[in-house]
Amino acid sequence: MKTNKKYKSDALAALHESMEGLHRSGVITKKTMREFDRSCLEDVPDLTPEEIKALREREYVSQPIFALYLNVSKNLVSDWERGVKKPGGPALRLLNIIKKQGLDAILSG
Amino acid sequence: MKTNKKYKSDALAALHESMEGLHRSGVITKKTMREFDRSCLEDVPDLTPEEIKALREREYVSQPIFALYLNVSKNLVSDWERGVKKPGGPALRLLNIIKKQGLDAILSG
DNA sequence: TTGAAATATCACACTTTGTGTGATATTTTT
DNA sequence: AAAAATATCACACAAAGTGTGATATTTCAA
Repeated sequence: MKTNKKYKSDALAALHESMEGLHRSGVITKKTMREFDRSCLEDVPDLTPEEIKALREREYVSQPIFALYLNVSKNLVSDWERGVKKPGGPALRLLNIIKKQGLDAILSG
Repeated sequence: MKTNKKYKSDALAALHESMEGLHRSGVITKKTMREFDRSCLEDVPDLTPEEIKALREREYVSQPIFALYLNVSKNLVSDWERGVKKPGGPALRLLNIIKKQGLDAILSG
């Protein structure tokens, strides 16, 4: 099913919103809220150069356009795909968002 | 209305998907696709230290948790909010996604 | 109210991501 | 065949981002 594919993340997003509501209503403590987030957000998996290139091609965009989405220079995308440089913290998070939710998740203009 | 608030970005996302479909069917050229993306993605607005802090507090999370979402160190978030350092390309993109779509847009575990 | 735990501010040395320019090669379009 | 878009490659450089560790402040539970 198509809906099942995104079920897990949708459920988590809904849960997080519920937690916020509970916290604002004073039903749960900040600490509980914190620990909930921590358990949800842990690891941001690394991506190999090949995976990055495959990800970009899956979305049918060129390196310059991919760079535009990520707000980095086009040369950096090239470097990632050839293994010359590795995406840092925020870039890795973006790439994983794209991997799981698609490029459209970034379309917010 | 609640739906109107997100209308613009939702419409863009839907449009982008349609464009992809049209391109795969050979109806439109790659060039048209490229120019479409370029026009959608242009500027990623800067955020002042105050805006970053306000954004984080709007989402009811601490600096360490916010850092977890962005996949950066907690000290860096502190530096951003005090104006000691400024978020770079990918981090800025993430912050703007959070600003427009909320922290949940990043929840993908 | 006392004390522990979570947060936030600050310093500092260090790494390397990310930028910018410019050149060349390859591919894609017209 | 020419033109335009892409992709690979080489540098020098700025500054983003890391990690440790210390201190102050706030928050919360006992």
